[in-house]
Amino acid sequence: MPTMPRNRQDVDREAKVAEIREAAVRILRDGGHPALSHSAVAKELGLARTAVYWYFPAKDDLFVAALAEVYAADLGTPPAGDDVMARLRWAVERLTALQPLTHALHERARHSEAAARLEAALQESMCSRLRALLSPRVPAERLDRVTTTIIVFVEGLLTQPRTTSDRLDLLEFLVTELT
Amino acid sequence: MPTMPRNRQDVDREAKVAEIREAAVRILRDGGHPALSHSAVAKELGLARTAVYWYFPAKDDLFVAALAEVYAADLGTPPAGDDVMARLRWAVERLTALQPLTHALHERARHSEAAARLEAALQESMCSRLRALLSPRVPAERLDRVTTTIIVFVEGLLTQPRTTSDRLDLLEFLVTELT
DNA sequence: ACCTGAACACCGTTCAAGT
DNA sequence: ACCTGAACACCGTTCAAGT
Repeated sequence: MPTMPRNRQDVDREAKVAEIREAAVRILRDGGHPALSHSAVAKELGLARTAVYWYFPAKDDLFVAALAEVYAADLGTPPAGDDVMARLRWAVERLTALQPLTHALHERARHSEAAARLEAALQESMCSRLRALLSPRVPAERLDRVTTTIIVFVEGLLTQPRTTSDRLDLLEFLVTELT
Repeated sequence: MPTMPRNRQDVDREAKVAEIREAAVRILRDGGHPALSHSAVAKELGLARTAVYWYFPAKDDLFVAALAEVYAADLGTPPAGDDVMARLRWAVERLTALQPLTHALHERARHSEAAARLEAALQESMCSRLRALLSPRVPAERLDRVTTTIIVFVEGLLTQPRTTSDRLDLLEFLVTELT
């Protein structure tokens, strides 16, 4: 959770950071990781190319901050209910749209600590949600492995050039086999 | 299969192409996709930065040609025998080492026809090999889905930051469940 | 503390000019 | 046909200088 701003200066800075982050989000949603640059953000905000470095000292910082926003917006509120397949369908659909960005995150995680942290957080969040959903349906001693297997499978599904219905068929097959 | 060179000129050109490709392979193995550039190759061969464009008119062409070589060398000759888990272990091990490159290929496949073709060829080759290996062990009406499920799962395994033994445990669990 | 503009060493690509 | 060198519009990053 973010620390409370102590004074007016912190408020101003937070506002500026947010403004830059939102611009980065727009660029990222539009043109993906290759389109994101300090220059592109600066252009959107009418700043000098190098001004953005004051708030985000490296491209990875910009990227991770923007992508965290995107994840929160697109994956933050899953639909209600405890229908496992419905929830998985929702997740696969959302993650498919975000796949190039998640892909870029994984690539950057090899070089950037911040990227590695965001990737781990996403992973952890998806795992714990799915585990909660599966726990009434899967015996306790199998729960961890079944959960991980499905998550890994979904990860694999996303990297593949398949139609959505193809993806969902395969996913249903796997879930049926495991539960 | 490559067409026969018709004359001395074609032979010379093929030799030069091969020389450039091998330099690209070295650079790729060493520093991955980010390190590969026409400039880097030219430097290795003592050419002008732009000379390489005569043979490989875009970075994607250079990348795909080099990566195809890498795949052929590293995945071309699987170990003999029909032990499914042994073969899967071998494949996972090899693919893990190549994962950043395969990753970059997938990224480029969105923009480059050549990259998309190489990605599809790799996929097809892995699928057909695994299907052949599984066919004596899996009923015919399940063979396609089981094969695809395992391939997709392996794909997912590779994108994850896991230890090799962790990967193999999960893979063994899945294979046992499905066969 | 925040922002600018110049600078550095790259990148991918194009092109006119040479042999 | 093959290669060079100049050029273009970028990139990420650093830094001295201003307010």
